[in-house]
Amino acid sequence: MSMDKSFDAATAEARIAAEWDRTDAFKAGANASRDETFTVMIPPPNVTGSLHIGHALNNTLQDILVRWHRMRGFDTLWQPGQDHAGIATQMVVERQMAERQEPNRRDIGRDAFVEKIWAWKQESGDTIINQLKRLGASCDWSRNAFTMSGAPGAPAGEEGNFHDAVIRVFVDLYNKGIIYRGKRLVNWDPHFETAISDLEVENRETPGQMWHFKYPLAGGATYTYTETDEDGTVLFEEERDYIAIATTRPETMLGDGAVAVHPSDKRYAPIVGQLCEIPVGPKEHRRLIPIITDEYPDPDFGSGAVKITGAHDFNDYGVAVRNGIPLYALMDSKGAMRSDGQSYADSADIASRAAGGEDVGDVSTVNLVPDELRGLDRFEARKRVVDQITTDGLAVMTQPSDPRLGKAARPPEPEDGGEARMDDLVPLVEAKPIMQPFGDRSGVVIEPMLTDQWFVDTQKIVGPALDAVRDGRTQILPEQHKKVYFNWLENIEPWTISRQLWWGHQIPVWCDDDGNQYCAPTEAEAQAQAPGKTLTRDPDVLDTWFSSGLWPIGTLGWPEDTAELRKYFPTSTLITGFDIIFFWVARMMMMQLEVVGDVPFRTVYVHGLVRDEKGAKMSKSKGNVIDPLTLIDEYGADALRFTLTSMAAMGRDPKLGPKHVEANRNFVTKIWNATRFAEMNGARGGGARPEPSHTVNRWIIGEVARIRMATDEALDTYRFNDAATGLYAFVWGKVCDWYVEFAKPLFDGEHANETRATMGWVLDQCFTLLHPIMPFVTEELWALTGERPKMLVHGDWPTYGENLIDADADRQMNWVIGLIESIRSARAQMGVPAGAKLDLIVTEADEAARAALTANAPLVERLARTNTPQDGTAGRGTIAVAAPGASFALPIGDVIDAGAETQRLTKSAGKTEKDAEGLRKRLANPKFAENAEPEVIEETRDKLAALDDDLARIRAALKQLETL
RNA sequence: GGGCGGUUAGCUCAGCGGUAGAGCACUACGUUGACAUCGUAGUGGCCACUGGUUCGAUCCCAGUACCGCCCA
Repeated sequence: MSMDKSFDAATAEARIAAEWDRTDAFKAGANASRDETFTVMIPPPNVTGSLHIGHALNNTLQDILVRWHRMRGFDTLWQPGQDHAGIATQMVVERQMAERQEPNRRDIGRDAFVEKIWAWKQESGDTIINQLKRLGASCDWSRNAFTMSGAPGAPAGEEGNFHDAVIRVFVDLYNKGIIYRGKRLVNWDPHFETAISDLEVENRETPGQMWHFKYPLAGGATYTYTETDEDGTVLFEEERDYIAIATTRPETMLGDGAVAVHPSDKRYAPIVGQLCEIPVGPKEHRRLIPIITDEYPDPDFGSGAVKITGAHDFNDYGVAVRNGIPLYALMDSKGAMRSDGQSYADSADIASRAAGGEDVGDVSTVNLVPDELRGLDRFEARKRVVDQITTDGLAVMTQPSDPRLGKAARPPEPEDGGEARMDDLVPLVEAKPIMQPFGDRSGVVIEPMLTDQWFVDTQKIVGPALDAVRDGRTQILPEQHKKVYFNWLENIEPWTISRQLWWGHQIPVWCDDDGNQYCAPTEAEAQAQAPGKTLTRDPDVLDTWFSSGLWPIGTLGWPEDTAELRKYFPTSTLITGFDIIFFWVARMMMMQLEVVGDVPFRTVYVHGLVRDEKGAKMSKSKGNVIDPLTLIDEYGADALRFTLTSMAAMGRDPKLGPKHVEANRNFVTKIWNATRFAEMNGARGGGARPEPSHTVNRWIIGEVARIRMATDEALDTYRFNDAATGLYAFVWGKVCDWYVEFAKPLFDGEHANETRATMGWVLDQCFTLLHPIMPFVTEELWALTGERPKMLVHGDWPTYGENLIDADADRQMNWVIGLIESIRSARAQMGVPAGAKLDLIVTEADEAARAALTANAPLVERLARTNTPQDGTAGRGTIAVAAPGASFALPIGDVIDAGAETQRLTKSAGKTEKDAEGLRKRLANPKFAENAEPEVIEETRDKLAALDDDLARIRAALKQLETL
């Protein structure tokens, strides 16, 4: 049988994947030969998702651990599944409906819309699953889970009980008082018209503007505004009838409830407690608000005075709550200025009474948006407000050349007289970068909004999650991420879990007409709590992360007491990216500990973020996204997997370019061809480990043992890159570069049979050890090279070790390799034609050297291109080569350039001498002898002796050269 | 502002107490029983800077500079 010249990944991968599937190779417990379990929960990708490079890394690492354990006989489960991704999925389906010009979701109603989403899921929801299969992910696909399975309206095939788990936990936490409903300021997405959690907000710096406005003091009052330096020296002083405010959001001025200054700020001390006027709105109803003190304002920022709009800013909200300032809502769910509620006149009246200290109660119907602004978009309202204030002359003015104005600022033109006059002043609108919150899904500016939402009181359940990591019940790797975890959990905020969406687990709470809440798993049970009352269910759904927070137990069948739950929980290792430590890992810790009282996983391994070659984050807008499927098409899944693995150094972000993948595709080709060579020489796999007599064969078996130990050690400690690079160096650098070359002459002699057996066995070991990282090509080679009782996916992972290392063989082969390298180097440097065969004269050799040479002469002859070694002396026209315990001379003909040889040897001597000198100095230092470990001293002495020996040989050769 | 990283060959990265490694790129040679998706031999590094600990520091500690990321 003859093999193709290279591995055809495209056709083989599909065939092999189908075979794994057909034989149920990935089923939970497949190939188990011991009791220990190994469980991995996949971080569920969004049902709308498609495979990106981050998934490729994440799932490759999981697959490596899973395949490794499965081959070692653990009872292994890799649990796959998907997340229902509330906003994302609703968005996809709504967009599709719009494209098809179908009625929108409000037209068709909630039930019909949810039905449509299910239909979409049935049709398109398994995209990423199929892509993961192409990567080679060995999940138990028969168990594929979904965070919405079993929800009302779920079609056939979706009848899992994840929904039961979610509802059960909600009811339980509600009854314990951990879940509550409340009016609070939340992040509101005006595009999707829903609350989102703070983690779903992306704060980005964007070019912005900061306006400076004057809030006139009530009744025309004035004060002396004084700025002083640290010593109290007056720098600036003027009479003012206003207080200056800086804001990036002028439209929210309409809802101001106060102006705040820092208690230590002397500039404004004279007017604290007075009222000032909001410089916008109908003149006949200008509102007055109090000037208060609070720790929040930063005296060094802007004017030091801050307007307080409690219903539209998180910081202001805090100030307002502390100081009893009313929270006036200005916008509707779409981010437009409100047009509901009371008239402006009535509203302004109520607000004025509140400013005067009167308790006005609930202000939710108070609408302080003037008539002409009602219904306008918030950004349009901003323009109008700015125009109005500027027209009224209440903007702070400045010179046109003021650098704070940014690029637009121009110095006065020469024709204007070179000097700005008072009437040339322009409004002070600072051009500056500001941090703005954007919805991570919608991309629109998030609006803080005062709404009724459901919250998890995370303070109440965070303790055990902190303890579990502190006492090591769950280990987080690399360690630095522990700090991130602690930092977040120690400062945890209530978690907003309600979403104003239709796709998701609807909140199991019903209200009667009086507003009493009834929480129960079903409507019937709620009704039983409220006999005779008419109940209405809360329309909101739960945050998707609330359900994915139950992933470990939910996928195993909880709340039922299933066999899987008992066997596979707590899970072994979670592999995930640092970007979801908060979203997911911390919440799973809290929820599992609260619900079932145990940690969800023993170890969390956090990998980096795959970046492009230059280290930049991949993003669509930058156009530097690398599609893993394209790489798989071009180079094969194994090459991609191997590349990602070799770059997965703990705590570092892999930087990936196609060049790297190409290099590892070449590695696939390399091992393919080494196998092809073995095949051509009748070296087949499938046999027992041979016990050969030849040094070469004994040596390579020892090297196999070393790499097996190193690979296990690396995987045990999650050093994936060490496992990959170690195997690469072994397979390419030891097996292909040396062992295969050594074997060539052996195939002609008395050791041919044992060499065939050894080579077959060595390659089997390579396939086995590489299989977790490169499953496809190894499975293919496994099938091609022997009669196998099982596929390699169920192959037995080896356990041999030190006992296979033959120290003598090791020493001899290292000596031979060194000699060959020295000869090759000398030849190349002296310009000997590569094809020329030289005589090899042994001028000196001790016993060990002679033994090594005698046993391996054919190898040296072949690889160094020499004739059989002969004893003799170095004559004219030879180059000298030194090896430990031996000296050689190679005649290269009459044309030898003595000068060149002298130069070569002198250079070599110089380098050796320099190295030796360093070691000698170290050994001569009495403190070294006193303090260094004995082994280190011994090692240093040996090294020095070897160098001195080399040096002596090189010098002897130089001397010889002179005398000739 | 708070926290966490990084700075090693031209490029991308390993190493992390005994004077440096890989892949890619580059130079020269080469179709020698599998592999040109290859082989052989080379070139290339004051391991950011300044102090300290140590017999010994790229590695540990402190500070400086620059570059990232996360959270306000």
